[in-house]
Amino acid sequence: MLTINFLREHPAAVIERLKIKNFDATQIVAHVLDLDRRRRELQSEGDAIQAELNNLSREIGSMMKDGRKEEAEDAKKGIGKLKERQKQLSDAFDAASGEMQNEIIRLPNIPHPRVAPGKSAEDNVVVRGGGRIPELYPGAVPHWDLIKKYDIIDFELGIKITGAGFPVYKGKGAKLQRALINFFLDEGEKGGYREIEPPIVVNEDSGFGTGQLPDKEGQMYHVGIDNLYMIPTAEVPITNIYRDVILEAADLPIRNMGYTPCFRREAGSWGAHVRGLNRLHQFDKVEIVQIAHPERSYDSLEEMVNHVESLLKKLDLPYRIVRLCGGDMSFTSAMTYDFEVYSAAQQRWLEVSSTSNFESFQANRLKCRFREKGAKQTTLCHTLNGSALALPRIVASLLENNQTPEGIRIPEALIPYTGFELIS
RNA sequence: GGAGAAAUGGCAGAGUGGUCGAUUGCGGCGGUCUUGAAAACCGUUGUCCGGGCGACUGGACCGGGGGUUCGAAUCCCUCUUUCUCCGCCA
Repeated sequence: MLTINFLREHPAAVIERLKIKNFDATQIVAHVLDLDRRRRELQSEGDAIQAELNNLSREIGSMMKDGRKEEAEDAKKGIGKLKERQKQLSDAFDAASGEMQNEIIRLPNIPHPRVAPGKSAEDNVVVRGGGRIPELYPGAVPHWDLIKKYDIIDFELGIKITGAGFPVYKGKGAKLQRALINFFLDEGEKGGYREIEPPIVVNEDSGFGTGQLPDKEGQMYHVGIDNLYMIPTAEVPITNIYRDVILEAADLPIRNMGYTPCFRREAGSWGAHVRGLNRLHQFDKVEIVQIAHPERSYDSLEEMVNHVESLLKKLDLPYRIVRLCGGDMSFTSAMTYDFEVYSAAQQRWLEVSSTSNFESFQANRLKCRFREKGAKQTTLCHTLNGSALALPRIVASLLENNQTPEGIRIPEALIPYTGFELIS
């Protein structure tokens, strides 16, 4: 959520820069500024009346104390009218601020100046890449065949127990999950991240804080009886640790990470593209989150990008890093890098991480602020997060790229975690 | 799940209808003293929204929401959370 102060001070710039996201903000901004003006007028008038009422009450108080009963009764006479007017004003104020809030919430985050314009993924900028795309042997097959062949992931069983998109990992398949999770967490710890094990259902306030609510409730599983949401990513609970918190500048940046299962309804997105592990309702992910000083948040972003890249290097996967263009970026992001690994049998790039700087967009919803040492006023923090990493597509590409006639080779770095070198 | 008690500033903890944004202690910050530090003493110390170039100034906030009243931290309703006891239990 953009701050009203920023909108008030730079309306033209907001409109201009949101064009990069293909968003025409002209009407909303005009409407917001209008409501803001109205809201302030109403508040001034309402405050004046409240001040008058407060004074009257105080006077009546001292009259009663002195036993001047009649005088007090006299003073009460004008109050009804004032209160009536006050009620009108406060209703109008509530309406104006509520509407203003609803309008502001519709504005996406402003992209960083370095974000390229563009309509879709085609316009994303490949920043760099690494690894080697393997030559597969003639009998090579996609991962959905491999998992059956070696009986390591079972979709049918998942359908029986739960439904489509809830795979059951078995034997070495299950152990591979655990190995990857531990590997990612250990690497994160080396990178300075504190491990968090958060709840995997959250309340409405948390959903609002990170921007899932009110817009994207269709994406989340909702536990109706308790009004809780199953998290689509650990970003939600881990970032919400800092909701309504005022930090010291010296504490920044704060680095946290957590492994959680993630739940996504993915309504209406099933089809040929999303076969096998490419898209699931439940999957495992290690997420890294930073709370940063606004002047240094892009250093944090770079640090996070380098961290994610190091994971892909260690897993020996062919990857590329793309900076998303305006049209492909999420509503809440100011700058996003996607990481893709090449899945050799499917012959496509699969997104395995999205690492973003949200600047103050989430922090404003969260009311996550910091104070410079000795300063009186608070400033919004910047929040960032990134997958490090999401498992299913890593597994898909790992299985496909490393298949041999003898079985699937486990990357060197992972062997200490799996305890086996080959899935056969 | 049942019964009872409670929720106040960073923390502890007063305050049961009238000048209370709130006594006090601790902590924090600044100062005096000291070569320096500690102790002692003095001062200061919340968040948010308005108005003003500014000095400054109006308003809101005592778990959330609603109500009674000229006036609510204080009374009433409701929700949430915590604690104690009972029940159940990884």
